[in-house]
Amino acid sequence: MNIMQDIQNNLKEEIKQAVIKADLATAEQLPDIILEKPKDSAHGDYATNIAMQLARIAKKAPRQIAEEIVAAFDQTSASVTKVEIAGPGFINFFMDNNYLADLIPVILKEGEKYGRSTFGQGHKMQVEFVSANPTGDLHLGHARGASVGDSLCNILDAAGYDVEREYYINDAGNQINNLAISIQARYMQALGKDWPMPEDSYRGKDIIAIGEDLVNSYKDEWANKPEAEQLAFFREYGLKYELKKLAADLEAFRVSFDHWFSETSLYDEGKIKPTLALLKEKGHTYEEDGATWFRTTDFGDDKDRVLIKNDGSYTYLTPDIAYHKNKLDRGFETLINIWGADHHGYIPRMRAAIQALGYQADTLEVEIIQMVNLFENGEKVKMSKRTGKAVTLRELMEEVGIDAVRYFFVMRSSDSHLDFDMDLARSESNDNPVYYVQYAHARICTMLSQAEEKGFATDGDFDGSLLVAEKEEDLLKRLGEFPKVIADAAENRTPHRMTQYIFDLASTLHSFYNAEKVLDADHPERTKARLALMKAVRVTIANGLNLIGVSAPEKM
RNA sequence: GGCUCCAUAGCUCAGGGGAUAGAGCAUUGGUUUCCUAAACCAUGUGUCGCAGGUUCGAAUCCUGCUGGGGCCA
Repeated sequence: MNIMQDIQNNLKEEIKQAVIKADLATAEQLPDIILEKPKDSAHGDYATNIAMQLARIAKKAPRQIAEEIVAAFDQTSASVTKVEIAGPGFINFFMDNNYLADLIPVILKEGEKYGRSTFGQGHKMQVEFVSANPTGDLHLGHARGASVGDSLCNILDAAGYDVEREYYINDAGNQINNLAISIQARYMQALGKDWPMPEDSYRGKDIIAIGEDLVNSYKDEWANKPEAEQLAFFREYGLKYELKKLAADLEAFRVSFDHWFSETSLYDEGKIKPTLALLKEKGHTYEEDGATWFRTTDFGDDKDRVLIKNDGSYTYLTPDIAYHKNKLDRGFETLINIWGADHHGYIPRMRAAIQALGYQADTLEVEIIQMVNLFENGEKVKMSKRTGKAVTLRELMEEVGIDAVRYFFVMRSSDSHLDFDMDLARSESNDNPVYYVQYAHARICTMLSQAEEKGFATDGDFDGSLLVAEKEEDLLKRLGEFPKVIADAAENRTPHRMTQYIFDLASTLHSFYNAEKVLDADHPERTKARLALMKAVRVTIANGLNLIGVSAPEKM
C-alpha cells in the first residue's frame, strides 16, 4: 500500500481525462503526464507541464491550453482544493492533505518493512563488489566500494529486486605467487635472517603479522624445506589467512556476501576452455603472432584483446570472461559490477564479452567508484600502496567508528571524488551529518519513553485530523515519499539519495521539535496523535539508516 | 596521444530539460523556568569553467575548448 503513489496516479488520471474532455489531444497523442514537486510550496503540492507539451499537438498557446484543461478538470475526484495556472503554462495543484495522516497507521503497521515496494518486480540481479585481491588489507577505495555496494544491495532489495551479493576471489593469478614470496620474506625476517623484500612483493603490515605467526607456530621448520614446497605452503597459508581476515573485516563493517566465488574454481571445474571454445565457435576469435585474440572491436572496443598469449598462458581477461559467463548461466538478468576508477578501461572489453556470449550489452552494468582522498588536520593524508602505508578499513573503523565511515562513503555521488574528512567524521558535533540524523532518532526515543513515564497513552487509536500544524504536514509529506525515494535510488543506482532523504527527514523532525511541544497534558488527544506521528518518523529514520548500514541508537 | 570522471556560493557537495538554482559548513545575530542546545530560528552569498548548437524553455542534452583527478599506450 502506497498512499502517495495512489494520490499521484489518481491526479494524473484526472488530468488525462480533462485533456481528452477539453478535446486538446486524443489518448494516443497524449504524452505521459509528468507531475513534479515544485521547489516553492507557493506553487502547490504538484505541478504539471502538460500544457507546454501539448502546445504543438493542440496548436495553441500553453496558457490557453492550461485554461481549457483547468475548466474541464474535476477537482473533487482528484482530491484537489485549488488549481492555478502560473508562469509559462504550469498548472499547479494544491491538494486536500487530509489523507496524509492516514499514512501513520500504515507506517506503524508495516514497521521495518515500511518503504519496501514491488517496484523491481523480482528482477534477478547480482551485484559483485569489493572483490579485493586476497593479498593485503582493505583500503579506502575498497571501503567506499563496500559501503556503496552493500547499501545499493539493501536498497535494491527494498525496492523489490531479487539481489545476490558476490565477492570474486582472485586466487589464481600471479598476485598469489607474489603473496607467497612476500610471506616467505617476512617469515625469514621474523627468524632474524637477512632477507630483502622481493621486487613485486606486498609490504602491508598484515604480511609481517603472517610471518610472525608462522614463526610462532612452526619455528624454523619451513626455512630449510625445498623452495617449491615452501612457496606452496606459504601460498596456501597466506590465502586462507587473508580471506579469513577480509571476511572478518567486512563483517565488522556490516557487509556480508551471499557468495564468495573462487577464480581457481573456474580452472578446477573446467570452465575456461568451453568459454574459449564458445567464443571461437561464434567466430569472435582469431590467431595472430602465436596468440589467440578476441575481436572486441566488433563491439566497440578500441582494439582487439589477447586471450591466450604466445607462451600459452591466459591473460586476465580470459578467466574473467568465463566468470561472467558463469554468472549469466546462473540466471541473473542483470549483473552489476562495482569497480574502482582505476578499472574503468576494462569496461569496453567486458561489455564486448557479454555481447559475444549472446547477451545485450546492458546486461552488464559497471558502477565506477571514484577515488577517495583522506584529510586530517586540513591536510591530505599521503598514501602509498607499495610501501604498505595505506590507511586500512580496519584502522578507519577504529579511528572514526563504523557508522560515520559507512555514512560518509555513501553520502556523495559515486562518480565524484570523495574527500573524507577524518576530523569531521570523528567529531561528535552538529557538523557531523551522521550524528545529526541519529540524534533525530534518539530524540524521538526519548520522547516516547518520557511519554510512558509521564503516563501518556502511546498506543491505540488517535485522531489524525489534529495534526494540522505546518511542521506536521511537512513531516507527513516526507514520510510518504519514502517508498518512492527507495525505488528511485534503486532504479538509478544512487544510494547517496538515501542519505539526502534521511538528512532532510531528520532536519524536518528537529524543526518540528523546536516549534511544537509533543507531550502536553493540556491537550491529551493531540499528544496522542503527535506520539503516533513521532513513532512513524522513528520507524522511517531507522529504516533509512538501516538501508545504508548505519545504526539507529535510542540514546546518545 | 586515446579513454574516462569532475568543474555549481568562501569550503564540501546536491540538483541530470522547466518557474526566483539548493543543502551543510564557514560569517553575523538570536532562542533553554518547557519532551536531549549533538537542536532550532534569522542572516548574505552565485558570469552554474568558456564558446557554439538543439529546444517554447539548458546548470541539466549535443559538439568543441580550457583546467583538474584517474586509467591505458
